[in-house]
Amino acid sequence: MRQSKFYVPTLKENPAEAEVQSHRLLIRAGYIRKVAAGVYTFLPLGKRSLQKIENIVREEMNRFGAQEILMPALQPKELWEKTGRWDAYGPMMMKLKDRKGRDFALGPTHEELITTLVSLDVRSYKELPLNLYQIQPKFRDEPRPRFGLIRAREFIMKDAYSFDVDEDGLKESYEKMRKAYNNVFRRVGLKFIAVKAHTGLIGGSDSEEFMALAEIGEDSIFVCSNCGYAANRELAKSKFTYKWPEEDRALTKMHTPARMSVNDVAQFLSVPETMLIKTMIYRTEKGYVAAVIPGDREAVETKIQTALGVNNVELINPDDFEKLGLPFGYVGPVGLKEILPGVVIVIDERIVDFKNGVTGANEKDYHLTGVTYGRDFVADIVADIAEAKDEDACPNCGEAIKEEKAIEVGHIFQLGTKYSESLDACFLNEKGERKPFFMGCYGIGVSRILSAAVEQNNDDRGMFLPLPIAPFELHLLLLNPADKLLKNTAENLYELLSNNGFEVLYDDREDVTPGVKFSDADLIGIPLQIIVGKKFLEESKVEIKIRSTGERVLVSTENLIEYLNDWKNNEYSKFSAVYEG
RNA sequence: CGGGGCGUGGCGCAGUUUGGUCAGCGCACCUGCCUUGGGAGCAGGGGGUCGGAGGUUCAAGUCCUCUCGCCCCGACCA
Repeated sequence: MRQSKFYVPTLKENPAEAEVQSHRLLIRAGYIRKVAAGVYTFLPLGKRSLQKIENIVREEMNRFGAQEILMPALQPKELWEKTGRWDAYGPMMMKLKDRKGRDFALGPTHEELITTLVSLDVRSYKELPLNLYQIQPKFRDEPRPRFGLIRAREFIMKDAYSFDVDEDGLKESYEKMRKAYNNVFRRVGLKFIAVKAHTGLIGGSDSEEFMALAEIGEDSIFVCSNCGYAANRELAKSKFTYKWPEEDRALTKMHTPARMSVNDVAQFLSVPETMLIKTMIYRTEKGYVAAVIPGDREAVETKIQTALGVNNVELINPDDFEKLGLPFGYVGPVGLKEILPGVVIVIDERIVDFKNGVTGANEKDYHLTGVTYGRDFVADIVADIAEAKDEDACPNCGEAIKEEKAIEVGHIFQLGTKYSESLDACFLNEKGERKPFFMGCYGIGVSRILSAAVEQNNDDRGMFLPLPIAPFELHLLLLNPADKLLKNTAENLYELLSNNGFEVLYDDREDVTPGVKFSDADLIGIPLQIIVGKKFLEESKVEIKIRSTGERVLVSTENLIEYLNDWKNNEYSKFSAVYEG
């Protein structure tokens, strides 16, 4: 492709609207343009990268037996009402009406559609297992679109759905997708890690997320480098122990005026924060919950959801405290049920041995000391509800776990019969009995991969995508088109490289200085630059610059193709699949 | 949805506090000359009515009201 005719509007300055590197660079380098918050156009460079990512995804899905289809973005309300998700998804769905006033949504996901589809066409166990996927835009009216492509309201997603006769079949399908996903993320060149995950709105039992490591990641994951344990903060288990005073102390009410925070109380009473027990009050669809956790840790709402089997968990606000007759900042589990009848008390499993702790006294300006679990109060539920922290002990092997920030680029779920039952999607088994499909669903944020890759591969001059997803393989720079020899050389090289199967962007622009070409090239970040300029005149060799490392070598034109083939093979071998289909 | 910030040529910004030659700067763009290994130089030129609506005033980019959009921090997710 001749750059003089190629639409690559690069920007010299950072766009004011973009804060994170990947967002800035994708705009500056002419990969994307914003249309509205969380809505983007892909320019030729961006589209080419996207296409490469899609093809890798496609190849791996096909390799593991999935078949590509295409479903509409536009979906009628009725389907969503059957599963109850028209309301559950709520404002996250982009809703609209047709001219007759019929309600539609732009699909945020496709479980309803695919399940209905398959239930109509698949009648027998003989046709199972089946795995169907598509690559297509999804619409989610995110409360807060962010970071360009990373949290967009319209984005490209690969979603796959598997249908099996039973649990074992589902596990097998799931396992295949796990392999496919590992291949995909290796092949697109991301530094990633697979973690245990919370299922959220999609539902189902088991799920794993594929996380691209990045500072700006919105997720926290905990990873054990010793045994390989890895989990999202939303459900990461960890071991930690706090020391409690041995002797039996009496429950004592202490005057702690205007000391509401853990920190204040600990200082005031001259005890470590770990002696304090926090009580957080949440509202759920089944009533109030008091989460009793260590003073120096946060409660994790998704863990509370799991422990109680509820969907909504919301911290109550200070106004609510007053209405409920609770003293804000002084709530504790002892005697709580008398003030708030019906409250479910949940205690974190790692502190059930606590003795002589400090809690709120449920009275303004007072705390209790000497609080001992089992003696002074008992919880209704003992569960893992407190957050894990960096350097906690691994739940499996006991080594220290590390916290990492990451971007979720893929998520696989074992749904079971959640959707097939609510949509009455059944098949006949060998005995002629009607059975609901066992389903799995599997998502990849295709456009998000692009952002994540840029986030992992950039410097102060621009980005450098891994070869498998870079828009071109080579960037041929003709520095001085006015020089006949140089121009001829570059033109010939362009033809030679193209004829040898390389994807080349050829900067043949005549009205642009070398400095601009260098800057644009580094910004756009095509993996390898071939520079035809002064050095060629001096040494009769072209200069090759590896964008990511800045490394430069001189290669004669005769040896160029061989050199490039070696480089290319070597580069691709770094990003090869690990699982066979 | 709560908190904070911002909307002025294509992009990045100044001007708003203290209404009145304030519509300006840099980049980009167009023409010409010149230059060609790290976003060149000189000369000339085109382009905005200040997010939108309403109001106050002799006078509004500047003050008031409403409204729309965008970004950042928190609760949600590929």
